[in-house]
Amino acid sequence: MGSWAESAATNGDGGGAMSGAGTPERRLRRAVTEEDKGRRRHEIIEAAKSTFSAKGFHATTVADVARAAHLSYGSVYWYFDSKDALFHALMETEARALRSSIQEALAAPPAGAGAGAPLREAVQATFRFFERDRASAKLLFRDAYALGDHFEEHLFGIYEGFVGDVEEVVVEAMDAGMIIDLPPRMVAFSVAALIGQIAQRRIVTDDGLEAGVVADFVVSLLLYGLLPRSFGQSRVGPGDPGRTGAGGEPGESGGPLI
Amino acid sequence: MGSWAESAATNGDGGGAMSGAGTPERRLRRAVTEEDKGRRRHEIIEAAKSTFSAKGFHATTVADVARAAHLSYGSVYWYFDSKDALFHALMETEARALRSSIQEALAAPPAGAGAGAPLREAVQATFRFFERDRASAKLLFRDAYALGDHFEEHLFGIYEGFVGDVEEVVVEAMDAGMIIDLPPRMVAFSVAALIGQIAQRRIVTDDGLEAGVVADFVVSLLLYGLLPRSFGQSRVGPGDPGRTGAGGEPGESGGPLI
DNA sequence: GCCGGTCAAATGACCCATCAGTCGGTTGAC
DNA sequence: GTCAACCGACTGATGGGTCATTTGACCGGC
Repeated sequence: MGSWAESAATNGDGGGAMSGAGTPERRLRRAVTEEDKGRRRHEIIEAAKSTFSAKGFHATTVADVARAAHLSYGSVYWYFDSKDALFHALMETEARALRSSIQEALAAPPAGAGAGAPLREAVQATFRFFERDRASAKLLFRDAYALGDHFEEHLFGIYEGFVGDVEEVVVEAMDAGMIIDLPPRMVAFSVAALIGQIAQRRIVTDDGLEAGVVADFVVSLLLYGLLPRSFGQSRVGPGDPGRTGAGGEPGESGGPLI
Repeated sequence: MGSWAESAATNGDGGGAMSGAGTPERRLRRAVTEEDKGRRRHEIIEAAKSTFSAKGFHATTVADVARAAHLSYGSVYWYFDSKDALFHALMETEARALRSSIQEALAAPPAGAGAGAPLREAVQATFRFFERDRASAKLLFRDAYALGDHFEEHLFGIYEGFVGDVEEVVVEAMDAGMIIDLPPRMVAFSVAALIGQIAQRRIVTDDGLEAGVVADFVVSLLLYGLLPRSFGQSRVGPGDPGRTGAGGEPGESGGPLI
């Protein structure tokens, strides 16, 4: 999004750069400097993101991407060696964005205290990231698995990095005696799996719940488990302690909450 | 009738029916009865399962399937309207198999007692199902998402059914006061997500752990959570109570356990 | 300020491999 | 002899990747 404005500025023609899809587009200013080229590259990646997200990898043609980027077919190949290479670049970009989004959330002062506070922040950040751009999250963190060994490896690497980040937090918490002593990687993976799946789910079905509420639920489940607890252990988060994280839901009835 | 024997016999080459891929195959006996045709249909689905699993949906051609089924290209279209229809049939078959595999496990007398016993059985059955045929589980319960809206809907339906099954168990347990009172569908989905993701993970990376051990871990995590518990609550399963489910691992070190 | 030369960015018609699906022909079980 | 299972060559469409050509930003000389 931001890049459009940027390129529009560079483009020179003030104002009505936002034209309809089908209209013959004003030709973009030729990229000259390295900075220009980096920006153009980024524009193509953004175009790829929206078209791939909308139609899926296989159903999207390079021509589609070119059109969305307001470039000719051949120009895409000037910046990327192949359709695959373009997709790899897109994966890289998005993975970096997700990671930094989470780390940002972790760095910020946690709202609340206790074992769950940083975890809650990270979980919430993940949900937010996914819901900010549902289509591309879906494409990149789920569909990409099915695109063949090449992409699968890449995605697996990204996922491993994510699990590794979680593992660090887990080990720290274990050393501090804040959580039980279990194989950390297994714990980390389980945490990542749960978060990831729920984030995915929220992409597809609108549960109508705030990211924070769901984050509370997840953190509570992870920390306390499902067994009833007789000693009034308080739940995570600032909400009322006695009840679930599902924000004053009537409860009981088995309606689709997520 | 003994038509199995018949078809095997007509098939000719006694015993070594498992021939290499490329060898010119003896022509199959023509399917005549409805039963024959059902069997032939099933053969094609099996062939589809192995080829799709090996190469992925898009990379597999109908010719590949035909070859694997020892049929001609055109014959596949005698039994299925399109490549898509074939894949839908395959999904249907596998989903049914998974479901009945789990229900079978739930029906069997649980080994152990307590809240976790049936859950543990079901989890273990799921893991076993996935590891019995890794490639096709991967294809059908993960990759199929990326194949376009049509397949996604189908897969989503299957998944919903799965979650629904879990939900029944959850509601039952809640009513009995065995687990905490949370929105049941959310709980069910979380359980399904965790199980599903770990099963997926086990497809790709060999953790060297028994399905039972991992099932113990998952159930323990789901029931007790990660917080340390001061009152010697025993863990689920027959293993040693004090320590993790990871079967005598040296522990501590952050090595990849899963 | 103008001009023509240079070279890389940008273009899009074209090439060609791939495959889903068709159809007229063949065959074997009854 | 009949007819439906079976066959496989063919077709038409699609789309990734190439490349000869065009364009335009910049520069140095005047």
